[in-house]
Amino acid sequence: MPELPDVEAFRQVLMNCGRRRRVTDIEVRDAGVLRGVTEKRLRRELTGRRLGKAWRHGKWLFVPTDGGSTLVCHFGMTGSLRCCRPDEPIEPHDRIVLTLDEARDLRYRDQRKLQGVRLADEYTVDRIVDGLGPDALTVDRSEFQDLLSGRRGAVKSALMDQSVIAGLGNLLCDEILWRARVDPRTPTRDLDRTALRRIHSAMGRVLTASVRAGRVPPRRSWLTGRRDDGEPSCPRCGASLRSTRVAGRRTLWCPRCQTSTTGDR
DNA sequence: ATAAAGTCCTGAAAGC
DNA sequence: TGCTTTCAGGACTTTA
Repeated sequence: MPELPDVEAFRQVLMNCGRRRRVTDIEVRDAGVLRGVTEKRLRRELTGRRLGKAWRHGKWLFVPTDGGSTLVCHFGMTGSLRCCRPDEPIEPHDRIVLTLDEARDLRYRDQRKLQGVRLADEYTVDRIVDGLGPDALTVDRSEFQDLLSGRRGAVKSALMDQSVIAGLGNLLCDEILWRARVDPRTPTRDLDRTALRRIHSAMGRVLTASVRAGRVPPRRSWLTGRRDDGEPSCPRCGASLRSTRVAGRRTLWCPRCQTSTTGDR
């Protein structure tokens, strides 16, 4: 689930639920989601602290505390952040529960434990962000062209690469390339400026609508809305969609309308 | 049993 | 040739 729009939604959860609230207790229900931090240290450094303004870069969520360390969350493929009343039953995949004052708790829920939670000082936060490209929401057209220039692999691989642009995942990339009418396997270097401009523009539109929805919306008028169909067809032209593997991921695209590498149409 | 919306590591290819 | 960058594939993990 978690790509940029989902993580942005989790940030809102935090702002509504955790902002300025004090952590009164921490329960680590499955230490398998702790990354580079022990349960003991997590408890020691967070208990009694207030949560500051959460911020996001790409798919990473950073929650500063007034104790100096920052709680850093990554949600892998199945993670989420929930704001619950304490009487709501704990679910099997609630891996960490932060009890807050004022009768709220914050639950890091994750089925597969592909990523997790860490505790970082300023230096470590910088190191994480330094490894990422600019956040996809902030990339303007000329920066976008610069970031992609000279890449030799498939355009989808470049868009998926977090060190190039941070925040785009498998669904967003398929959606963006479909909207831009570009075959995901196209070598990036074969795209002319107009095609790149179209991809950038599609990225902006897809991101804006997705952030508003809190996820990549599975609307029938979007490619994403067809992913789970047995015989998916293109919402735009009706042709059968193709499903192959690009950059190691399932990739859905329309062989009829995703054909342009240049600025035609 | 296969595959899933993510990332890290490895070894290899491509580029200068 | 040699060094660096870029790329593809597998591992990690759990469940439908």
